[in-house]
Amino acid sequence: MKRTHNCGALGLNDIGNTVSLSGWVDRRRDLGGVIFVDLRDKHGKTQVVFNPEHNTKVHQIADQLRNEYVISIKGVVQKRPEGMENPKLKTGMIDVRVDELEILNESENPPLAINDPKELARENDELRLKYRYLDLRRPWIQKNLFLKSRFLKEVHHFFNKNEFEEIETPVLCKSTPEGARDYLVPSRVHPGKFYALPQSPQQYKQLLMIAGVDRYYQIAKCFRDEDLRADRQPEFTQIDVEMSFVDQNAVIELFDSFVTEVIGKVWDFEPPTTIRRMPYTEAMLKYGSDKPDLRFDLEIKDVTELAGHTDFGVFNNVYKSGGKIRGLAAKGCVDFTRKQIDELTEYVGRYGAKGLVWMRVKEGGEVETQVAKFFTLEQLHSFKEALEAEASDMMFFIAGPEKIAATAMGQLRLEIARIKGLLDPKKREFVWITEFPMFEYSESEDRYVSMHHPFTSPMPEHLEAMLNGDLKNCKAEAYDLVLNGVEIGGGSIRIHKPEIQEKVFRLLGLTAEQVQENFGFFVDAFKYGAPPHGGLAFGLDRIIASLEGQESIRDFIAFPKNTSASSPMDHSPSAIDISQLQDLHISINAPSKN
RNA sequence: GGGGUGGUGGCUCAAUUUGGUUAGAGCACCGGCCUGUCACGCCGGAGGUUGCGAGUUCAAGCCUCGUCCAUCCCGCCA
Repeated sequence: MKRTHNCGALGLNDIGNTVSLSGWVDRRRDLGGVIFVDLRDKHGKTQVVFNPEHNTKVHQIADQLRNEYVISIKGVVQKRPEGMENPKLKTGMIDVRVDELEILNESENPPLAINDPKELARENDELRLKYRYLDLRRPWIQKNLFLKSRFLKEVHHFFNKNEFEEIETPVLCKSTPEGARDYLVPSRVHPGKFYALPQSPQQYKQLLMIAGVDRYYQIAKCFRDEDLRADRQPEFTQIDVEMSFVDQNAVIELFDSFVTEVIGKVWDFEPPTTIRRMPYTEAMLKYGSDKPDLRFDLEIKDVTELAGHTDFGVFNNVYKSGGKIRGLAAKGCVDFTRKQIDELTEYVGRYGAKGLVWMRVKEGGEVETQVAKFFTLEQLHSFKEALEAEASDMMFFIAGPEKIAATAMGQLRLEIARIKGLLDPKKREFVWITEFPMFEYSESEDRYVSMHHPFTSPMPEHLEAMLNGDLKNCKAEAYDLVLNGVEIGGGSIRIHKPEIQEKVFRLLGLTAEQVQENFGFFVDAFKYGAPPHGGLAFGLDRIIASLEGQESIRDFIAFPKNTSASSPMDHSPSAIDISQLQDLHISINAPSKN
């Protein structure tokens, strides 16, 4: 029985036609006589009808049908009787009176309720991942995967149009010490040696620029062996891009048009033709984050000078030790209960804040706070002015080292927005964050490390200072694209002068020998005429999840791993045969469990 | 590595302030009835080592300790 239509296709125009459909039994409704079956495939559902008066034999076979049986039917499209239409179904004006039925395959009672009528029905993640092939039958999750497919088609179209070449880079690479932990692949041919899976194709794409490719892109799988989150998988996909003879402005402008032409098209909305840009310092000050959510205001203010010169010990101690005091006026939050404030205090504590100072702005404008005795009326009033707080607002303050004061306040800002329902899922606020610090100090390694990566170019105006060893204030020509508080992409202009690259390695504490050993081929390549170049990479899964208003990227990946980087379905990773290990010259020295 | 939450029939959950008969419900499943339903309806049935292991107690799904797993977060993720 060859199918003539899919399960989402039939309508009033097909009435009277003989058709053949194939699909899964979504649900069977047996009324004793007539049996209705909702037949489901990728495209939708169609109701098919088995009437004993019309065809006794077929009706008897239909009696055996159960959820998730795979069947083919042949029958005649008929208009549903008056009042029996189902407006919830695209095909709800018609149904198919079945003349022939073939059961292609039976199904055991499925462990997941694939036909659960609740939108976005989901069991716990472990079960869903174990039976992922069933989970993926659900229309809502198929929608996610097909959306990604459609998006990628537009992505390819965009890069083709703009004269980019799609070039593959190796998955078996050289391990390098900078950055995330590598996934390693042992070499059979070279005992004791390992490949690394790429954290990104960074060095290869730069080498392609040196090779004269001019414009490169790739839908690239990347691997990082770090602890996972809802928005982090051990393997993930980047839209990886690199361009020659460009400056930062050229890259950003091209990807402004990428947002307009590709993202705006697939998601059917009109992004601004020019996406706003915000320096890193401003983002950290006003929003306490390098990926600010700009769907709402709640701007953070610096009150270090004001608060530092009060008699309040918490404030002036922080002030004396060089910390910062940041404040925020939570609009309309004057009625937060003590319990809510305690919860918020605990919440900011996760981000290192030692405490949370609050002040209520009452109806008449007077300020009410538990710590009133430490301040003069004038000081309380000036806090109100500084935060632009009005009656019915709650003022919050966090004091501490700059990074903690900023990020804890940034998180508080987000949490208040969640409580007040300010995170409009329909809004899409893009922003480029620019002028990132070139270096940041790593406590664990007791040295400066690259904030982006070691190939990032300093801003031209900071080059001189950097060469003189001023790492703290050196800014990089790096940029991140942020959407609704999610970093969806990032990149930089790269260093193309070998002597500057050498110097950066040196500033990062790498010796000439270490550079030679780890990056020798890369550094060498720059000696033979490297063009100025730069690029960026988008996190494919994050873009889509974010545009769909989801925080977890798992529902956008066909076969994701769980939080311990394993797959309940195929049980990877798994132990392997001893002979395989012997081939690889590896012996296991694992800590014993249980 | 650390913290929060959770683990009870196939699934989603409940189990009385503070431990007390035979651990319940909905969905799914099986049987019966039902000829226009669409989350069909009605009647009946089966299905449980309450993650695992100790402990406290006359008595533990509930309290304590340990452990495993899941999930969210911090660290980490150039």
